[in-house]
Amino acid sequence: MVTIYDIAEKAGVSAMTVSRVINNAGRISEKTRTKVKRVMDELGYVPNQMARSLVLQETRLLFLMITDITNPFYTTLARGAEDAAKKHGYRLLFGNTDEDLEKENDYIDAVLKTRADGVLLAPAGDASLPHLEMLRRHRVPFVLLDREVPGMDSDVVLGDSKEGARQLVKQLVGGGHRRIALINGSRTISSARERLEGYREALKLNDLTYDEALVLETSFGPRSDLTVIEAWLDRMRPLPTAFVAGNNVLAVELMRALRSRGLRVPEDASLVCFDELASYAEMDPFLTVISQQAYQFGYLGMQMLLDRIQSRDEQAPGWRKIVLPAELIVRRSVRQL
Amino acid sequence: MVTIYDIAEKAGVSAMTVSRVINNAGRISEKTRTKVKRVMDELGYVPNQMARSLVLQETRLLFLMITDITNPFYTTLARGAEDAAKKHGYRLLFGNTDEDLEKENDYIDAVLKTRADGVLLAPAGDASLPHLEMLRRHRVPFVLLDREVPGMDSDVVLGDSKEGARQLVKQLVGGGHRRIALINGSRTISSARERLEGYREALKLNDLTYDEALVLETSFGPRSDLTVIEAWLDRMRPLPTAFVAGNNVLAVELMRALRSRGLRVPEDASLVCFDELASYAEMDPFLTVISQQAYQFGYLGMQMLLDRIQSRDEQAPGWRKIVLPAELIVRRSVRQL
DNA sequence: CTGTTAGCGCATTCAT
DNA sequence: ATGAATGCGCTAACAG
Repeated sequence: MVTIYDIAEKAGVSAMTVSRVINNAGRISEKTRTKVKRVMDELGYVPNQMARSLVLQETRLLFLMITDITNPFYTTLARGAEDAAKKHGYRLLFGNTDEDLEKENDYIDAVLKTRADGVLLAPAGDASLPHLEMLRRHRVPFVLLDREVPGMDSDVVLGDSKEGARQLVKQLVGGGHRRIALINGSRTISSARERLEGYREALKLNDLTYDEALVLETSFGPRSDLTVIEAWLDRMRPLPTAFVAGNNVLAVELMRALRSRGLRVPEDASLVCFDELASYAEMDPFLTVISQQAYQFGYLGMQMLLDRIQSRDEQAPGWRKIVLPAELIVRRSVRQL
Repeated sequence: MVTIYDIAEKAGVSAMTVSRVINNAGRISEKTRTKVKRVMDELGYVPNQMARSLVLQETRLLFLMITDITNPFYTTLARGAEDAAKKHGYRLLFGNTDEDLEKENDYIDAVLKTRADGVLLAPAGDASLPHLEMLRRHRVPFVLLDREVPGMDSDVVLGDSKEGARQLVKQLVGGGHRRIALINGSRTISSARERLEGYREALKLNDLTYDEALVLETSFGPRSDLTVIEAWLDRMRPLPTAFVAGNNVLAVELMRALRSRGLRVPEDASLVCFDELASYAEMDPFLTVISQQAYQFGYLGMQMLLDRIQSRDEQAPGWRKIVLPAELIVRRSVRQL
């Protein structure tokens, strides 16, 4: 491996001079600078980031943990985060937790060992608290995305889940629907709770009674069991005329289940949900959705994180909470009754 | 920051003993071992990976570069790679190049600086050659995925693109189609070339003449311009009865363009393509496709890479080339004429 | 079974 | 404008 000492020797200077050339630090004569640079090219020198990090006590490495790499909401978010990181000269390490606390734990461990400068994460759920405490304890700045964790104050970027749920229900009610079901993620996840809350509020606001039988709590992730949804459908008599899905994955799963029962959307049942589907499904977009600004989640979250990193030693400003507005996009998946 | 010296002092042993406990190396009395471990817990010690890597000359960090993070083919591939890496105790850094040589170059740079132990990459194109030479020069083992690069021998995992294209054309011909168009990625990408080749061969085999006007060369990426496709459609008179798309993104773009012209699939035009669409589009899968084993691309590629890393100093075995078979899945997007 | 010495590659003092 | 000494946190090699 080529080191600054190799360069130094061949260029007839000291290692320190080489280091200065690399970092554009201190005053160096133009002559030696060009000479050193030429030797670096000749030898194909690449600075050793580890050695550098070891002495500088910073890695310029950030970590992004998402809960489902196949969900376009999160990949779009990842793009935003990456763009913002790159703009500031940081690199980004991705991790996919699948909403699995053990996997999340592994990644937290990796973060600490790697001495990443900061972490951006969508926590698996409320039970992620010890992981966050771990980060806090080791003074690793982090920003939460999409989900809060009770008991832990921090910077966070959220969507307006409650308002989104209200709007979805309102849209359905506007279409004449009065029997409206909800399929949702686990209540151990703040966004799922908020969505349930918004759903209930909107029902009340429209003089509709909340019926537990019309609510299914399952998983936001791609592993949710189709038979569970089918059984739920079969339990409800009569079938609701409309459904709210807590996210895009659940919307798709529900459509599959409906199809397996010979039911079409929107002819036999109306459906609205949170988040856009994959762009590939958008050849002919027909689901009415609350569209969240996925890219902004990542971009703004990353900016907050970088702010936090750069002011690490200064007195910390208060925790910031960004709530991105919910935008309703009306398409064709709601039938007018 | 807590170091092994802090542990050592508090536990009344030497730093070396602490190191041994951490790595389960050498013989240590059970008494000191438990004592050291307790102190480590108390102080919340986490090993410094950088210091470790610096002396061990290995990072146990691998890098995966893909060309489109929003393409489910690549995210599925990424899952496979991640699973295989994790199984062997390696961590994986993702990079998204968008088929952009500059971005690819930045990532190559990052790989070298970080001293990643190895790289798995879908190259942006033939022009990625200098990047690969860079890796080779610095003895960073790498495995190519999905695409070869002329002039560079290496391990590689490919799909059988030529055979896939043949099968798609054959399927169309079997449906009575004789005027078959191809929309494809850039010819600077090996898989695009292979697909074009297979398309031409299949035409010849069926006594159909190759017509340049029926072939559009654009980009596999998400940035391809819709107007280019629309112009192409408008140029072709009469319109082909069937289309082959070089990948899933192009299939979607083409469908959009067809729709903008009031044309439906398969009623007005048949369409087949490489790669499945996003799972979310698969609620009602209707495209006839060559389904590639995306997960296997990543998993097998990673295994080859790890093999290569582990035998780095031994005499290198010859380069290995895995060609994954093309599987035709017939659905409803081809109309029988 | 445990400790000492040395060095991984680099940048921050302080000299000159 | 440049160089020498020192240490970041850790482990390999050797000594005991």
